[in-house]
Amino acid sequence: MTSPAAFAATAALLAEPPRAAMLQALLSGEALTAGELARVAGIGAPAASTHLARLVEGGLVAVHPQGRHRYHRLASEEVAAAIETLGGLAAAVAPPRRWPHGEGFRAARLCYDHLAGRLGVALQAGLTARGWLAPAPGGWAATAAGEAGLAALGVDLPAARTARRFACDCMDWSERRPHLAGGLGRELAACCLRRHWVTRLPGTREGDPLARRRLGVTPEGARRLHEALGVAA
Amino acid sequence: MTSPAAFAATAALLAEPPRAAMLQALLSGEALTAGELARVAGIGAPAASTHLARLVEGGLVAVHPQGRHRYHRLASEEVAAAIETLGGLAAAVAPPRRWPHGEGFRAARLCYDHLAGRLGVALQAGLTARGWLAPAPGGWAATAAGEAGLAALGVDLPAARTARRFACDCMDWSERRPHLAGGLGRELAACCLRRHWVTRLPGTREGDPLARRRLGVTPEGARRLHEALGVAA
DNA sequence: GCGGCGCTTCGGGGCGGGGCGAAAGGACGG
DNA sequence: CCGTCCTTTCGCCCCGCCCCGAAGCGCCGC
Repeated sequence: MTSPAAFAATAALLAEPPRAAMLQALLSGEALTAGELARVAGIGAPAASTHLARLVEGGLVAVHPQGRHRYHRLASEEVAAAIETLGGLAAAVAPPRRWPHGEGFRAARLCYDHLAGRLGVALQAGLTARGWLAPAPGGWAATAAGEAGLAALGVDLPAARTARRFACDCMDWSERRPHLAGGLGRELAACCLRRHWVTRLPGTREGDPLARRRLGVTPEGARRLHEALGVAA
Repeated sequence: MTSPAAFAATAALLAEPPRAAMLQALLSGEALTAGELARVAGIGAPAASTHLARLVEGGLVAVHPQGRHRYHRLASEEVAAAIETLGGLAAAVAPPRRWPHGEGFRAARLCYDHLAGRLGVALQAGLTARGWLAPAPGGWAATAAGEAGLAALGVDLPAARTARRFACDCMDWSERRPHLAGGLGRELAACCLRRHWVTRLPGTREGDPLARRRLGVTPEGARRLHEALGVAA
């Protein structure tokens, strides 16, 4: 926790509709250009540039220049967790008539770079129930059985270890239970996408910053995840 | 998750230093009067009144008039969770030189109405490791062993059941692991305070909104919690 | 019932910040 | 090497809101 001034400064970065729209769009884990984010936010390019500069300055967004494009990503999973939690609070305070994109948004979605929704919570529960993860300072460590099992699934464990945190919890606002984040969360999601166990669902509207996050579980994925981790459909 | 406009409106309520100071003070779980909150925020009574009206209007704070005083509390544990998470992000983005109030703040503190810090995380881990809690939709349920064990500790289970959620996780930003919230979290904290297993530590400065949240574990408390739940000192 | 206290409402000043249009960097492609 | 495209910087206007001082309202205690 920090001083009220630092707290308020960080909150202020989230407190403008255009910035909120940009951050919600970046919660899909994709790296988007300034122009795409301007369209998502519904503002002109100059205003978007100013907002993005502020988000980068504040440490919420990282930028990767590539040619004449500048790709923007969320700076860390802490940022994603804060956006998710605050989104849950906003939904509790001012409930939308229907969940955006229907029930699917709660079933399976991306939270920055890892899996969330009922799928993400079930994965986390399955991993711990099978004894593949053990509590460790600052998060979770993989047991011997976990290393073997995850490798058999096709998860890139060396890549997962390169992350700042190997595995930690991230609160799922729709399920109110933790799901798995950290390097292992990222590689697990990458593995599921690579093997087409889960797929990105097409966005409905261009202007909707949440559209890019929806996921669907394929029949193959449902079967494999049930076999390996007891994840129910 | 909600529209960017609703998200930003909620974030804006947190985005002013006076309101942030008030909310951080209310995170102690105490109900404070408008005048006390004005002093905490370092502003005059008129400005404080305006801010509080806005927080109440936004659903973040609840007010209980009593005579000529108006006591304010956080409206729900969702609000507390969002403030905690956002505080963790602010700390990650702009790290304070030292943790406020030293190491004690991470060891044990109140998060609205339940226990947080290493103590809170250890309690949650102990409860699940002993099989006293089982996953349930929207949080946790108590097993038969859990009901017996908690009652033996002196936890008021009927009171815990009156809450909207019996037991659910709340992310601990300093430990990056979940601790127990919901009605059971509240009654567990109340039990520990009532039996003097943990005590409120005196605040250092009047103006510091975080001072009221620090807790200390008594020798008696350390012994009982270690016996019952394996909580290490 | 009357003064005192806590809190809120009202009016006015000031500042920060968002938005756009126009113009200026860079980078790619022909 | 020059047009085109993406992005940023600059200048300007304006809206919103934060703050304080003064005044109004309600509750308590004498």
